Amino acid sequence: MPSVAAKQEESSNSEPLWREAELHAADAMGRLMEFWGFRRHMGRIWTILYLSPEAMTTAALAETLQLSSSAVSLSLGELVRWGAVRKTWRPGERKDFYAAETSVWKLLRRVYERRELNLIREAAETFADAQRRLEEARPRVTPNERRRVDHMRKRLSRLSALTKTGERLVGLLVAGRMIDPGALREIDDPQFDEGRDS
Amino acid sequence: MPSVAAKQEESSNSEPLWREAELHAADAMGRLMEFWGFRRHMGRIWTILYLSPEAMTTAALAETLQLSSSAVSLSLGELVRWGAVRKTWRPGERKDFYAAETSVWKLLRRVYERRELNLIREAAETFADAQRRLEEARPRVTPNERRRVDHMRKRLSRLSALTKTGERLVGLLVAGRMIDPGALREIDDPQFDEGRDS
DNA sequence: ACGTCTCTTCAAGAAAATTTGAACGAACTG
DNA sequence: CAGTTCGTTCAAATTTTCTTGAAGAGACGT
Repeated sequence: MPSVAAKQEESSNSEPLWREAELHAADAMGRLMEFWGFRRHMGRIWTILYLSPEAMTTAALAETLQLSSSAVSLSLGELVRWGAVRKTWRPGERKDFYAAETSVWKLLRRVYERRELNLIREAAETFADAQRRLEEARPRVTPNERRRVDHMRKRLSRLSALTKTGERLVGLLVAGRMIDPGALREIDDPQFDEGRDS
Repeated sequence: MPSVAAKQEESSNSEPLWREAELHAADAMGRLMEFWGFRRHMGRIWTILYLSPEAMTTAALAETLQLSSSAVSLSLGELVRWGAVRKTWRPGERKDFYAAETSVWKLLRRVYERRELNLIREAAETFADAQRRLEEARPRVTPNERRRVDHMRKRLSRLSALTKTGERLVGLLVAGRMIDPGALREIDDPQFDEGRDS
């Protein structure tokens, strides 16, 4: 990945002095975004736009980051869908111009709302569903296995409680309200303390 | 991925009734973990252990989840490194037995501490470094470009502030203290208020 | 000390994802 | 209404990641 490395070639040596700093910052955000489950180029492109005083064209972005126009189009499209970048236009110009949404908080919130919250919700539903299946199976099982099923029930209800609490906490985050992680800690293992071996 | 689907074959039809529920729950956790940047099997294996009343062998895990022993070994090793699973042994037996760490809060905390915190820290350092490079370049740039550099400086310092605040908030989370997301919101765009759409 | 049983490591193969160039289509210009 | 200029989409190609079977290392019992 010649992202930062390939900066002093191409268009002669007319690279501005600050380009290096810009690319380093973009790469840092790219790593962050990639880690967070987005395309790495989304972070890089957003950062270039965020640092730029004016909106930029796809061509300028492709040139700056040494990407193909299709790569730019793809990531840019996704950024627009997430509301992280906006299209704008200029009187004379035919090209599309893109500008970064500058409120990082707004972006964070949107992602937690649209993505993380759904994810947790789905997990919570699945756990609840597994609990239901277990209840249903319980009477049809040998007394010997009933012990086992009962253990699973307790554990599953713990997982349910955890995910539901997680859901609530992320909800609070999205709402910008205070979050108390203690709520999660309290669910943990108040009674069964079987694991004290090692 | 025949994870849940492939449950009623293999070892005759002796699958217990609750196996289905167990596998569903394991898959839910697998999705969560995969989304969170871990191997998907880590979540699945951990869940099987978490739901099990006794510690299990690698063979039992491989059988339950229909995985090769090497896949189990790999994910299990990583789970042990993260402290999510502990090895235990039994008097007569030669095999290793594995038991889940049951405190989810403890696990969450450890991951945020070891992984997310470092990630943010590195990003923060890179932003700070980019700022430094910019300061250094500033005097060597045409007055025309100085405007540009100054804009970048403002934006970069915003990114720095955001990551540093993020670092602080994650630190609070790890410490189990209250978190105020408002700290992030306040950094956003106090002056330029160009984006007040949705 | 040898053979056996386990777990781990490794390299080859498979699967999944990213990337790219080209084709398509829309929108403007002359 | 042609001729351009852009932007997007698509499928092939590449890279990366995951999976697996086999070989290797360690430990135990005889």
